Amino acid sequence: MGDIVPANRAPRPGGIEINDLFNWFTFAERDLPWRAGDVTPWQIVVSEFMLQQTPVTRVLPVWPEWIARWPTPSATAAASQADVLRAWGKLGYPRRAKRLHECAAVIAREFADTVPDDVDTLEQLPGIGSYTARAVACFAYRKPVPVVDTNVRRVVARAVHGQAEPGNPSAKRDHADVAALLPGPDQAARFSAALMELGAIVCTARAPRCEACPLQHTCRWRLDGSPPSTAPKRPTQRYAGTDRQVRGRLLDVLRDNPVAVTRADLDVAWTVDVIQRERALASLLQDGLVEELADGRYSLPGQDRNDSTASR
DNA sequence: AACACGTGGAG
DNA sequence: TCTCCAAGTGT
Repeated sequence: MGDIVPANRAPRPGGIEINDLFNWFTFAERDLPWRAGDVTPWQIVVSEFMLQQTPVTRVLPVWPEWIARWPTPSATAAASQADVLRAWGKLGYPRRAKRLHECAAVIAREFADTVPDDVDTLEQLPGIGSYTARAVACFAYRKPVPVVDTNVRRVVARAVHGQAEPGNPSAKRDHADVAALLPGPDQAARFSAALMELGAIVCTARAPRCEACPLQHTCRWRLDGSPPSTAPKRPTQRYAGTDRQVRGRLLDVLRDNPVAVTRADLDVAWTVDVIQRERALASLLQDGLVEELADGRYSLPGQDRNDSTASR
């Protein structure tokens, strides 16, 4: 309810005033579909998979269609890998789609189609790591656990520690940092959602909008004059020409073709470096994202095979 | 611990 | 154009 902090008390540097944060969140919160009241824990799991390393704007059009098509773990598990990979589309990191599919199968088979609610069990599931396990426990089941993603790490680094950027991820330290800030159990989920939201739309990595920040009067970094990062910037690897790009091109061909394709069809997708193309294809086969048929053609795993042979 | 793993929008 | 980076996970 009311602010219990005396009005004449000076703001405490390095603190996060929960009233300031909540007041801001009340009007600033984005109306994201996976935050609606009738969204199930599984559907929240799907959103978390899609949001791993992927901007909200790219997930926005995909999630609703996915949920409408496969609303439960068992429905998802019943789909073919090919259908799942196609529905994933260009979200990136297709291994996530495969793991989501596997995760659905485990939950359907071993957990009676019900998403587990505790962090330790969640972390054992395919594709669910430290962040996603806590996000699901918190946002789907309202468990008061620290939820630490890149946004939270950045907000804490600045507001609490006065650092422009978070240091290297350390699960132990990161969780302790946030656990120390967590309000009572009934407010923990809202607190984490607000902290993530703040990092996503105000306390951004590139150009933070400190004038619009509800924490500007207590943010230690801001109070210290927003000192630049002292961390040495490691050389960034270019994407163009990497195996990742080649894998993406090969998968593009397979996604776009409703029937299995020939080796020649794949070969034209990347001609600049044959060795690299071979390596990329081998890794896709290894990852189970591509399947080689008995006749030497290739397709997404589990794809319907009665195609070109039937037309002969 | 460091690195691989997609994609595309923003500045 | 080119760099940065977006709700991480697995090895």
